[in-house]
Amino acid sequence: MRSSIRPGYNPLIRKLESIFTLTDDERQALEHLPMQTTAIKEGQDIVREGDRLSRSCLILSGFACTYKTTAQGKRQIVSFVIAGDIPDLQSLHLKVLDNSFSTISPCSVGFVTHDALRDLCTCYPRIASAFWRETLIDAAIFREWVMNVGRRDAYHRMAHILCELMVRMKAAGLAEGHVCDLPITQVEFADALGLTTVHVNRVFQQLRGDGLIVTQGTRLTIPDWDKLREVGEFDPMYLHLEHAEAAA
Amino acid sequence: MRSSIRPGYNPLIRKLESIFTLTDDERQALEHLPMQTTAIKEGQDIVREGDRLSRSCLILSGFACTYKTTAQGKRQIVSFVIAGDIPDLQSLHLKVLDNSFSTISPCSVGFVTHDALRDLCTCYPRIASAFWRETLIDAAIFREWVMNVGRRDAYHRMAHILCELMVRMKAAGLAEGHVCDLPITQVEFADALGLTTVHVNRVFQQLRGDGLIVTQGTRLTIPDWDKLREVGEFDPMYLHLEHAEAAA
DNA sequence: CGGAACATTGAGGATACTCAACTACGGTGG
DNA sequence: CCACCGTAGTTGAGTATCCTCAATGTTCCG
Repeated sequence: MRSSIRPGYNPLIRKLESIFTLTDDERQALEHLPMQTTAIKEGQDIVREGDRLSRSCLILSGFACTYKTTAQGKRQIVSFVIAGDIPDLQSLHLKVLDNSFSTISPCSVGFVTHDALRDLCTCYPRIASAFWRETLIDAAIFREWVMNVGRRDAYHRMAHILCELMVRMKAAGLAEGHVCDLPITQVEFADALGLTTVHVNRVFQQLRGDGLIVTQGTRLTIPDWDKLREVGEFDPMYLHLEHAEAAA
Repeated sequence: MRSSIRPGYNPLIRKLESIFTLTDDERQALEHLPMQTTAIKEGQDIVREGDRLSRSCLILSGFACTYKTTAQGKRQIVSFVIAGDIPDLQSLHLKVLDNSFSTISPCSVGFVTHDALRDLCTCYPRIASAFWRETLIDAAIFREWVMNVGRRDAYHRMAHILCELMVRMKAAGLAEGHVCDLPITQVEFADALGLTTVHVNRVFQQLRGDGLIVTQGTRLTIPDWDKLREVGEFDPMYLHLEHAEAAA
């Protein structure tokens, strides 16, 4: 909802605080984490498959995605990335990136060197654990996506992903009630769900017709959360959120 | 190939040694890691979605898989698990399991308490990093599976997964040349690829007809590796193996 | 020898794709 | 200010991949 960032506001700190209470030392360290902040416009690759990184990228605001490409040039989006996420945190331990990562909307991002992250991890074991945990949650989401793409038809698949996005947006403080601003095009949904744009369009119409979603531009409203959740067989457990504000 | 385990042989140590040279201390610690070893017959659940674990499970020998189930009871296998893998290592940082995990063939497994693992991680940071790294590689494999299921048709999808299995088996020392023993039924391939058994069967026949694979019982032979790799668009990069014995 | 699990086959059908056109909308430049 | 362009969304007709159902063959094991 808020498109401007309060100076000093850091969605990473917000996220970690939802997991455990930071000590003053830990908060200080996070607030003073050396970070090169940059604005990036939409549709820009930030890193590409095969890159070797010496820094990771924290999303401060905006919407992004990680994706892979088949030899035939088909794109598969493997995750949507929102404020507070560090989509290439893995590069701290894996030498070469196995996926690309680009913005969907204009983004504000902060680059943190691996050295700085490693220092943080050695000095503050709880933060190291939290980072590890974050990458484990990413993995849990990938697992869920495998199931979503492998075992649900287009209609249920779309319902599921919309539920996931709403819950994650809510957890990030980017949704009120069951309304949020989702700058994701039908092309991108298609690439995330393993469908064609044409089919995504038809599924959207069906969901709208069934009163499960309302769209006005990029604004998504879910009028009957329980019904959509049921259609999408959505159980937020796999997101491993501490506070079950999720299920709301 | 070897179905019996040398006393003291530990596939986890083997795996870690492929990443970096263990110090004597580290090897000692790993060899004396308290572990409850058990034999489990095929088709047994070891842990289930929703479980809260206080120990993790190291596969010493045999074949297993992790899977999830839709509300309608459809199963999606999200990964195949072989010797040296710790499929529920995530439970060290995530309270509740979001997937089940069962054997495919008879397995020998070792249960290690989270306390023991945590001790190991605090005393030996390089082992902690290696564990983190392992979970990151799992995540990379999930990403690849999302793409495989989302953006490749059944024929290429099957070729891809067979390549992945062969490379992983080889890295674990369980394949010679391009031959290995794969106790995976067509039902399980179907559940892993998001297909039906009937279709998997037809795809297998096509692959056999095209001379890409030869099967004799559970034994899989890949007569023309380069050709299968091309069909499956397989690039082992995402497996993040240290030694590119992979590409062979 | 009988049963169970796995593999195979055929016929018909549904979900999702391809191709191609057309509309709506926002931004840009003349 | 409007024409123009690019992107996103929508629609229709025909098609292909993959599914469902149901039966049959095969292998392994007690």
